Amino acid sequence: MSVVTQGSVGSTCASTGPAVPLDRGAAEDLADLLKAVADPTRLQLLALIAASPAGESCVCALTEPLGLTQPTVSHHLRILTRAGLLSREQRGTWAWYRLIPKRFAEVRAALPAP
Amino acid sequence: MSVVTQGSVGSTCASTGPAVPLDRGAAEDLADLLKAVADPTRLQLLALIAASPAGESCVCALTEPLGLTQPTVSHHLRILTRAGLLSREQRGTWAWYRLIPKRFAEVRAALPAP
DNA sequence: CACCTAGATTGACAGGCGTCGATGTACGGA
DNA sequence: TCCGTACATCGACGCCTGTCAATCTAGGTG
Repeated sequence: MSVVTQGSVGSTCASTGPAVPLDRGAAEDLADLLKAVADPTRLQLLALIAASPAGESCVCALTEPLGLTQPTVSHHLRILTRAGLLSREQRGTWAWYRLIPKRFAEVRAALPAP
Repeated sequence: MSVVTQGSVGSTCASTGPAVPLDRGAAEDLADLLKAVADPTRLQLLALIAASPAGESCVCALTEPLGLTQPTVSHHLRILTRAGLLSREQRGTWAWYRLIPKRFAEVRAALPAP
């Protein structure tokens, strides 16, 4: 833990030292969450679902507006669901997705706020 | 443009239609901004700078705590600066970086908020 | 039962991105 | 003026990811 490799030069620009306020694990977790949102297609998907009449949408309503194939849309929905941003409910043949507002609040809260 | 391949089944799950509330261009711009933050190393960099005594930090204070080479840190700082999240001021030999709070507020405001 | 449809899964491919070593540039001190 | 240092840039390599075509699974309907 002890860091001796600092030298003894007086003009080392007076830094803070190697205390990292955000450890690697937490940074990676937060980055994974942000990565889920940091994609144009997924942002459009979220906007589409959020703008749906009952706040929910099935996959068949999402493929056509984005001009993407169904597997691609399914792939993005899985990523968003895995990130805890979407909930999935199978109702009959269709799968209905809706946003999880609490999770988005977490994202906003996790960003650096000086 | 005319889509005939829909069949005439009455139970098409009653979708919203192809009106995309977030157009591709805006989605890509927002995604680029979020991508800049969606990286563990850059999150740690932001945390380090935010936690610095005067709210600013030079590069030499950032390479060692993260265990990365100087070119890599410089690369990440350039991405964050290009995204408008960091400001750069050359003071003598050293370059000082600091957060731009307004930009982070923009990020928070751009996220889906149901 | 057989068939159709909604959606998930798989495999493959191209492009983007994080990281490093090597080199370039500019500022300050002897 | 020459040298050392702080930082940026370049080129290369490996991994991750967005996309598609093809296939699989399961629920509804005749």
